[in-house]
Formats: sequence, C-alpha cells, structure tokens
Amino acid sequence: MKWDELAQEPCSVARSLAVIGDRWTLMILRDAFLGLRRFEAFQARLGISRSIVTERLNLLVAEGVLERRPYQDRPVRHEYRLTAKGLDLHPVIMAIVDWGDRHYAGEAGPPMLRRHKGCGCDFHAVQVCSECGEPVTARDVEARPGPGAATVRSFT
Amino acid sequence: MKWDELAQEPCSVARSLAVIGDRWTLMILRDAFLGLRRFEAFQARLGISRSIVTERLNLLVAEGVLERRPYQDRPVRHEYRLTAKGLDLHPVIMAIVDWGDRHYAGEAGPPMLRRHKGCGCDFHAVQVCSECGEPVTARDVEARPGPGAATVRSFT
DNA sequence: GATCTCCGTTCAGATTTCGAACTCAGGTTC
DNA sequence: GAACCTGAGTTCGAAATCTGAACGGAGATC
Repeated sequence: MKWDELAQEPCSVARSLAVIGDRWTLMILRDAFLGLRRFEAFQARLGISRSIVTERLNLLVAEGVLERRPYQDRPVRHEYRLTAKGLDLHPVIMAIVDWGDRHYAGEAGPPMLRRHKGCGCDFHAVQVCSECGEPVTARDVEARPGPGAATVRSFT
Repeated sequence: MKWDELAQEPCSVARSLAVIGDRWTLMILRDAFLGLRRFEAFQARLGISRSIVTERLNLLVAEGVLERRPYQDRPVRHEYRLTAKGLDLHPVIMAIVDWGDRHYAGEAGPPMLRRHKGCGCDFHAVQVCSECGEPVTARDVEARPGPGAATVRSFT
C-alpha cells in the first residue's frame, strides 16, 4: 500500500492518518492547540523548513482542520485557526500527551500540566464508554465490521 | 529540528511522536490491537515492503511497546505482542478512530463498530477529567509549564 | 531432495522530504 | 528614496526513505 492510498481504506484509523499521520502535522496541531496561529510562529517553534510548514498548513486547510483567514490588510496576512473539525482532534492530542507523560516524563515529572477549568484540578484524560460511562481499556473492547465495512464499488 | 531530535524535546507530544509518529507505526499498532502478532500478517495486511515492517517492529520492540517472544521452536518463530506500555496506547488509537468515524465515515457509516464488553453497547470513547469525571473539550483545558519543563543539562 | 512456509536481510533505483537560499510585496526607518 | 525588515511562500539540489525483487536459512512436507 502506498501512503496516498490510505485515505481509501475502509478503516477510520487509516483515513485519519492519511490526514494527520504525517511526521510534522501532529506537531503543528499541538502548537495550534497551544494557541499558535501564524506561519512564522509555527516555523520558528518547530525549526523546520518553511516549505514543510507551507505544505502541511495547506493540507490541513484543504482538509478543513485549519481555517486560513486574514487578520490584517495591507499587506494581507493570514492566520491559521482550528476549525470545529480541528478541535475534534483534541482527544487525540490529549491521549498522546498522556502516554508521553506516563512513559517518558522521567524524574522531573511532566513538562506540562493541564488544568481542567471546570473543576480547577490538574488532570489527565480518562476514556470512558459513551453509553455506560465506565472507563474503557483495550481488553474491554470488541471490534467487529460495521455498516461501512464492505464498500463495494458499483460499475454501472 | 530534525526528526530524531524530537525525543529530546521537553514535550510529551514530541516524545511520543518520536516513537509512534511514524507513517506506518500507528498502522502496525492498529493491527496489533486487532490481534495480529506475526510478521507475515502485518506485512500482508499493510502491503508494504518487508524491510519497513522489520524496521518498525524492531523499533517498537526496542521502545518496549511490543514484545518479541518465541511461539514455537524448530524453527524458532517469534510473535510480537503488545506490552503493558503498548496497551497504554489504546486511548490514542481510539481517539484516532473516533475522529475518523466522525469525519470520514460517509453515508455507509463507520467501517468498524466497537462494543464495550462491560455494558454490551456499541460505543465511542469520551474523554473525561480524571479528577471530576466531567467530559473535557479543548476549551476546558489550560496548559502551563510543569516540573519537567526546564530540564537544564548539568555539565559537572 | 524438491518444494513450501515463515521470517527476515540486502540492495539498486525511484520517490519523497528536507534545508538553505531566493523571491516578493508591502511597511518602516532615516 | 535607499536600506532594511517582516510575513509568507517558492525553488532546487542533496539527503533520507521507500519499493520491489531477489536472496538466505531453518525446518516441514511431499
């Protein structure tokens, strides 16, 4: 399988990764969630080539994850903001952060703390079942084909 | 920043992505969570070059995400199983699946359903605060530097 | 002993990705 | 108005990565 065939796979992981599975894309999204919005800011923070920033931002805009909007005229300057679809990626980032915190924080503790505004506590994310509200682990889940599994292409 | 400097960043996203942020690694982990364990199985399902499968499996083993253990002698054959650290990645995969289900499932519906064994329902994952149990969205979170933020390397 | 399976390794060549320098348009400084 | 700055890209050669295909080897099967 080639990388650009991923999007056609009947698998939500593959389809998502076709958009965000790139080396730098998730790093850009991390910064977007931390509030960065400008081309220069992304480029400077990541210290990667401008062409890569350009390409990734364009892809994320094309996919509707970021929105490119002018924030001034003369000269026109644009900023990149998370759309609703982009904000839906928050659980992905949080899950990645939590794994990193747990396994790579070292002696010093996690490099960032996150406070839940609702209760004021520093927290980490817990995944629960949308139906019963109980925490879910790998062993509690049983996967099976769903309605979109066998997308048969018709020839007529 | 180069790709292999990611692991040194004082950021849990960067550190995690240094391990799992690769193009194919998350696809391999997806299959591992679906129960695949053998080299041939990963290679056949992904349809990618054997050398890449080798390399990724070795990296995941080196990082302690997968464990390589013999499942027969004469000839020795190994299988790759998720370790506890690997199982901790389940929330990441779930979050990615949920995003894909929500934004790329199309008319036919999601390609896979997941049932929570606890309550027997098909479900999706909801992230809640570890402290108060309320659902968490991007807007509810406030990030600030933590104890591991300024890892100053001593020269003595 | 020929062939098959499983699990890799190797290598040349194609493809992609990257970094550094360049462009460009407008604004600011003096 | 000349020199310089800033934000946002583009270009292009070099470097990394991926592919496909062949090879190896250790036992099993026929």
